[in-house]
Amino acid sequence: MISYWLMKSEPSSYSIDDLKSDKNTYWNGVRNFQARNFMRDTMRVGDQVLFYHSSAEPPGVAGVAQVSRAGYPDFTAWDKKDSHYDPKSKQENPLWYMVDIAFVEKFPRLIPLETLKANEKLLKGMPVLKKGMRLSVQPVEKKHFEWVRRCGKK
DNA sequence: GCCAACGTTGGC
DNA sequence: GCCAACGTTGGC
Repeated sequence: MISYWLMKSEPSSYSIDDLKSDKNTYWNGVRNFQARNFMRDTMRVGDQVLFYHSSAEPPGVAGVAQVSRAGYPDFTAWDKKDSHYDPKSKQENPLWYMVDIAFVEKFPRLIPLETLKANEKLLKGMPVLKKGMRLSVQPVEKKHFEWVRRCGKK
């Protein structure tokens, strides 16, 4: 059973184009328990991901990725020199987890957040539309994922 | 275990 | 760059 997700990234640090050229990447640096739990416990290889550009002009969904490795410890939390270093995470008892994601497609045109909002009725309950929603890894309903993907192909 | 203070996120 | 919303921290 495939699940669907939305993952946020600031394109100034990592964009859909970066993923396209890398083909695959590890999603390190998530330091939020809810997002960690999704990555550690729920995400499976093959799950489909909406790649969302946040703090961008405009913000919106830039393309699709898929999970290529299920949750495993975020080793950047152990690296003192890494900006995501967290002394509370131990090798023998990791605090933070990540997944790997692989590039699937970049939409011909980014779907702005504004467009998602304009279709609020169709996308009812989609987390990214909720005011104050800051979660960087969010579950998305299949029908919402498919609507966004169809919209992106147009 | 409450909650004020603080830091971060992210749209605008 | 502002600031609302929210998660986390730490004093009590």
